[in-house]
Amino acid sequence: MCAEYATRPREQIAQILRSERRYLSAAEVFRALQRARARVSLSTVYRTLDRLRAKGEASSRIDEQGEATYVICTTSHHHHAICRVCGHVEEVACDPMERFTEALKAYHGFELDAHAMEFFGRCARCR
Amino acid sequence: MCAEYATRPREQIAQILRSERRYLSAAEVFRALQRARARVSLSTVYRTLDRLRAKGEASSRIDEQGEATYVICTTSHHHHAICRVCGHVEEVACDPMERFTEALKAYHGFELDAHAMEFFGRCARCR
DNA sequence: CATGGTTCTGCCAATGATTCGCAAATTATA
DNA sequence: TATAATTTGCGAATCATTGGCAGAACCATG
Ligand SMILES: [Zn+2]
Ligand SMILES: [Zn+2]
Ligand SMILES: [Zn+2]
Ligand SMILES: [Zn+2]
Repeated sequence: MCAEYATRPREQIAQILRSERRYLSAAEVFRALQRARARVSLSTVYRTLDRLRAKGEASSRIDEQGEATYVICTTSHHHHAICRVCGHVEEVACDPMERFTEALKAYHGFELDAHAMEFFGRCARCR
Repeated sequence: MCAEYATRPREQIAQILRSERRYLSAAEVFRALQRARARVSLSTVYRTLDRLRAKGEASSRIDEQGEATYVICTTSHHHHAICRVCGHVEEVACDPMERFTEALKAYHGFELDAHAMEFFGRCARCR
């Protein structure tokens, strides 16, 4: 039990996420699938996106309208810079965080075990 | 037109947010109101919380279950450290960000105009 | 390439937080 | 108190997301 099948729908969904390097909602992925003549149900899109996130292959965020959106990740621990113009997502390394860790412990008595960061602005192409 | 009324429900809602220094959902605020024998509808709770956020007096985040939660803010630009045990929220100043700003511009060509950060761990009392 | 057990998918109904519409209540002002 | 503007409460509507389940797809084995 607990095996893992490589199926057509999953490959088609991953394909779309890989080609678009920006946060996509389930509905957007679904529309892209239809445009590509791929017959995949919305349920499967939801399930597959969540599965990718659980496996750490995708990252998710809630957009301004409260919808869950997903983007493929490559490196392990990092953060995202999101272009306000084109939506392009850049993976950002996380070096200067030790400063925060120290400051939080020294000043607030707070012991850090995780953090989340998002950056917004304009990417190189959109400037 | 466009005046602003100080009403009982609004004061009661703000009261609850001020006393609990952690992220509360609309439903939690509503239950707290009932416990305090305050007769305020859930709709008003939703409207008031969103209004506080719009005025910058509260900050909101989506919790693990996808629900919107709110906490009162005092200082202007800052971030939140959230205790995993008691939910206590600590406001954290934002000094080391210039490093990220520089790195993003130099390395990724990305021009920053905003960022969001969240820290998780255990507060001083819960350690 | 047939079989059989497991895993996935599609369909469609249910869920549940949030929003909307509107009449009645509240607030501010005079 | 009278008046106009704003807010509230209620219930219905919205809409992304989840759940249940029967059938299809997958894959190892003989
Ligand atoms: Zn861009
Ligand atoms: Zn980091
Ligand atoms: Zn704590
Ligand atoms: Zn900051």
